[in-house]
Amino acid sequence: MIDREQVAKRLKGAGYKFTGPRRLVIDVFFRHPEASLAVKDVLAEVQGECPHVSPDTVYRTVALLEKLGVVEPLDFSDEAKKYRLACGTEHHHHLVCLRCGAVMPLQYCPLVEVEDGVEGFSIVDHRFELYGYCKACQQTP
Amino acid sequence: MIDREQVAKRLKGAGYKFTGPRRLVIDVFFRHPEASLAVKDVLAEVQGECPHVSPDTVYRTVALLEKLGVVEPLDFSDEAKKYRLACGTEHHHHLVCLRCGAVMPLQYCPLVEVEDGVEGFSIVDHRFELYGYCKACQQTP
DNA sequence: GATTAAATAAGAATTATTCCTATTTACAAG
DNA sequence: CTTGTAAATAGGAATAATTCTTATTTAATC
Repeated sequence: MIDREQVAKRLKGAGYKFTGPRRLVIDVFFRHPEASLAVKDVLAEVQGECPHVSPDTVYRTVALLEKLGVVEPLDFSDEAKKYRLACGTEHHHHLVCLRCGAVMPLQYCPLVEVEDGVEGFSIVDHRFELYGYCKACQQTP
Repeated sequence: MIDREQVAKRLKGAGYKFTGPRRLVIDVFFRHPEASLAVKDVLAEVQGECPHVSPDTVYRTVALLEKLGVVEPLDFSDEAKKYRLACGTEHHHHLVCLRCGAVMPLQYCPLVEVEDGVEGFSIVDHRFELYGYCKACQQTP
């Protein structure tokens, strides 16, 4: 798992400043390393500590962190886009717990199974996500 | 492919009225049988014919059609939820053309590949979508 | 044709996100 | 350390999609 020092380095390495508001946003993700967070949730938590941080700043910062690969987007069927700390650098997919919201990486990718089977269609991207209940949530009533 | 008569029957069969506004919404989907449409697009087209139809009605109608399985939701990474006419009754996934928006059914489902591999996690739902360029769009510059 | 519950129109309200502009700040160079 | 500079931010307004509220209308049934 990536740590906060690395995130600061990655920002600076790409020519971005390491500012106070950006640190606040990054801290929110580290405080919830398994959760999936909508930007508005991140905003609320940031403003809980620092009420004068503007929405615009938080939205731009999350977009920047996504571009840098620090957080990754998760797509739920009936909700807004959510993010979590990036799991790692290799290609992977996710298991999402419908009860507690925990997100776990899944190394398997089904792309190899279809690459040859979709005649005439050239694949450039794909999505694969599994939803269900994690071990802990299955055991607690 | 489902036809309009069947949709009317399915509505009535489930105890819903077949009203004018609902017919307008259904017609939009039949007019674009391969397209993926955001609700706001459906709204715009409906209001093009009948300006006094309220947004609320269109949103509720699309939600109803989804519940009845007449349309199915498609999830694009960075856009709002979109819908298209349901492809059929059997379980399937989709190929989505990033240029023209055409959506084609894909019969393969990767679920069998992972069912046994995710220890402790009980899967109840999943998503699999492929994005790329359809034959026609590859050939036209 | 009359009855009734369901559906709708109209427009306001809500909420997430983006835009605008003056001000502030991180960082680097002297 | 001080200063210069572009980048980043705050604050608040604007936008746009979606939902809510309530009085009115309508499809289906009797």
